[in-house]
Amino acid sequence: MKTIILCIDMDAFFASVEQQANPKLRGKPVAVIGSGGRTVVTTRSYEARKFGVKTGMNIYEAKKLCPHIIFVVGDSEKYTHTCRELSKVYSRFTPDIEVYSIDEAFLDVTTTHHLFGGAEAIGLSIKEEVKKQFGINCTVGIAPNILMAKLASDIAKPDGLRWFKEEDIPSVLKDLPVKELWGIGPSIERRLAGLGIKTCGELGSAPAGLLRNRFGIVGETLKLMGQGICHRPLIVKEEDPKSIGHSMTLPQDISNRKQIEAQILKLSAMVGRRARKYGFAGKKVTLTIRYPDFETFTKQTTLSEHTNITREIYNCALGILNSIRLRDKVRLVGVSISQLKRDDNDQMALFDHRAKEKSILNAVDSINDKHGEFTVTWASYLEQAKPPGVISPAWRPSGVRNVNIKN
DNA sequence: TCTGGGGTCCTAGGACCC
DNA sequence: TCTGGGGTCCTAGGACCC
Repeated sequence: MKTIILCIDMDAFFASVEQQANPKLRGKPVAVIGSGGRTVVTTRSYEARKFGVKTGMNIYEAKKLCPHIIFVVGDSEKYTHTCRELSKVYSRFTPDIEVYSIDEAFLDVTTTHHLFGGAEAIGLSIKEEVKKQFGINCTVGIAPNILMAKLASDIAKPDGLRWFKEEDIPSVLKDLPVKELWGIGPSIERRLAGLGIKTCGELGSAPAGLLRNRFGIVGETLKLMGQGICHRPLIVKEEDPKSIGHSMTLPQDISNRKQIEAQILKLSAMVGRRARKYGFAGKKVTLTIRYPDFETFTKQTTLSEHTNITREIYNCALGILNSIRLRDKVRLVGVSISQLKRDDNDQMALFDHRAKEKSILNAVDSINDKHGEFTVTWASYLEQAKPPGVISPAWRPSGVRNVNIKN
């Protein structure tokens, strides 16, 4: 049986949801941003794209390109809710669904498409239902594998549907720039160009030995990608995470040690809380520091035991901070845990509220011991510990990758 | 007025062991 | 007097994605 994969990709998802929720935004250039001062454009409406506004731009750049742009601070609740509802629509057509990100899903309809009049009919039904139920457009790509389904939806955007059948693929790829493929970014594009390879067609017919030589094991995958071949299966069941972390760009660059430590405590509390909530504990703690010039470094320490206790994460991260000499002010601080283990029996998951208070108190205690009176203000600082103001499209609607703690 | 935050995977190089 | 060699594990950084 020939595999048939659908890639369903929302068009300008966050911006579309906002335009739907607020009619005054419809037909206007809208950019969804985070709540902090140093935020960037997360998603922009198609009206804003016409002006060259791009994801990742800071608000001043965006404003310069499009003076009448409307900035909307993102609301993760809205998007995760819509995402969950979208999954319900998909599940009418197949049980084999990979929710790849908050605005994108893969559906394997190999064994079910005949029940609905074919894959294209499913795609059209989904588009119609999404429009009817949520008022937003999506694009559907259909192909024999995920790589090509994704490409089909990229090419058909916005509000499109495109089906690449097996026999169409060589002509689709022949003159397509390699960077259009999912997985080929600027660096690989540059290195391929150095070999005289610019199109997928050239990549697919490049000597295997050459690619293996330059890219190692990845070289073989690259060649297959150039031919439109992809063996990655759908990940239907959510897999356990490999790491849990938070980071934050500070409102201003700081050099004050106590302020840096306060940030580390706040982030440790958020990480510990999310780990406890979903029943994970980590053995490795990583501290990330970014300087104003954007140089970023990470340093990690392995603990003797797994933990999800705020105080232990904090102490470990602090130990790392104390082992380095900061050469400049600090722009961003990040804390994450990895080498995770399931911790299903962790009672703290059941008593998260108490555990949170306890761990915060413990952490505050340890700070108190160390630094004395300043810490009184830190407690209130922690009270407001909340998810970062920026909405990440990589969030998932449920499970540990839903960073929206209230859910 | 500069440049977010959540992840995963791969690799180079050093430590260590036999 | 002249630097074995293979394996594994760990760390830090980079590439890529949404």
